[in-house]
Amino acid sequence: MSTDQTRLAILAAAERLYADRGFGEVTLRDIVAAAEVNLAAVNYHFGSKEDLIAELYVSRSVALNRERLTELKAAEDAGGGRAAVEAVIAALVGPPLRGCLGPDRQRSAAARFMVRASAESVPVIRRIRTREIGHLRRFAAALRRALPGLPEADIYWALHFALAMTHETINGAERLQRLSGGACDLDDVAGIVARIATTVVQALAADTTAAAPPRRAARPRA
Amino acid sequence: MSTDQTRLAILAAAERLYADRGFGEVTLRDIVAAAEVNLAAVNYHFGSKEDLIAELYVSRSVALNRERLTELKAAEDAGGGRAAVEAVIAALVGPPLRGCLGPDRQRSAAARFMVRASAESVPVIRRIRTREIGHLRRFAAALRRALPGLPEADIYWALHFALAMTHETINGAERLQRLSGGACDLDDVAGIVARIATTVVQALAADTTAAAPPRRAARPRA
DNA sequence: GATAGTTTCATACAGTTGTTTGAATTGCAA
DNA sequence: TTGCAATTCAAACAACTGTATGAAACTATC
Repeated sequence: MSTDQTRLAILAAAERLYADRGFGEVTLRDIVAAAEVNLAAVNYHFGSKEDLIAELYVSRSVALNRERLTELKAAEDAGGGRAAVEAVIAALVGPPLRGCLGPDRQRSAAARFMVRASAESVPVIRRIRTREIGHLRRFAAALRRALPGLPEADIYWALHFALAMTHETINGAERLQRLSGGACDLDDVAGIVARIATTVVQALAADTTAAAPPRRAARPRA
Repeated sequence: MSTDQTRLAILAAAERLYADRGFGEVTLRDIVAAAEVNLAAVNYHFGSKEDLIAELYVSRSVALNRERLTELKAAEDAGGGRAAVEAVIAALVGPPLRGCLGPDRQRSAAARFMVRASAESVPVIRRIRTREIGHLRRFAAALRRALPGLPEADIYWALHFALAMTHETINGAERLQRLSGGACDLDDVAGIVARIATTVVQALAADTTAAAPPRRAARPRA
């Protein structure tokens, strides 16, 4: 078996297991069993368990950020360099939501892995996670262009809340479904993205109503 | 040392350590060291590590829910049996936020423990957590009274988002502070509660006004 | 102050964890 | 083929995990 095959098999198995069970409930032996490779392969190819997690997180983080920025760029280009607030938020929350939810159950392990990494406290990941800040500043700038004059704090609260709703929706999807007795449709991903975007827009609009009248956006519903 | 003293010392130490480091990074030996009791005391008094966590979670969960319901009841009584949406949300998110944030750094370990328990995937807690649903139904009913005619799904999405913003604000307080360069004041707890409540209210308001003109909001696509 | 019932303690236990080792196997260039 | 490096493998390693044991220390009752 070629080197890359083993490496990729380990990465894929680790990603899936961590996404499914969480970091605390997965051992190296679980991973190598799922990847069908020898136990020593992990240390041979990655050095240590921590290094494996780090490489996994970095690579998936890069991919997610690229996806988000591509969508943001498209929205800005379509709007002549300035994207609407809804579009900025949708670019931020769309990729993870589409990757984790949806009816076709083709839910990507990568997206679920990233959300787990956001929620659980793993020292290695916590150490790396600082980079995310730089990435979010790009979205802060987009919001600043969309709503000139908005206080800086409101911009960051908006991004923060958007991510909050996204993560909790993914992690707590089952609870929400049970709580609502099925009234909340977790398969309508586009609707969820729109709902989160609208919520953020409304909050920001309410903030600026000090001078201007509130603008109301319709929310698409099934 | 009396029995209760040892029990309470263990519970307090476990709560603080789990709140500080997360469930995956704390061993029984860490706990008994912090509590200054013998290793065997945990199994003697609680039966097992799982039982300790379960008892800890249940007791703190009961206390948190009581605090929330007291606040909700007070708001309903003040409003003649019907509380405003802001008050309902404030009763839901106020207790954990006040317990976890604030300038006096008198942040309670109990509140942080509960938020950790919400975020991380611990089998024991996951098993118990079903009760929370019954508790949330009480708040759903309060929202229903506050906004008659609101679709059921919207009620549950509102509660879900309120909890989402609360948890992420507590868990990601440090990141938000760094991201915003200090622009977001994490010490102004009352302001945060109000911000979350306002966000939910605005989102719900947008929903009812949009009921008349059913148009689709623009969804950004590449 | 002897007795019986709790509670503490040092210690050991069996199982699991991540990691290492050195020999076997493979892949590939000369 | 031969030779050599890269990779795989079974096995063992030390460290750590939660748990159990039995003797010691304590507490309260008679």
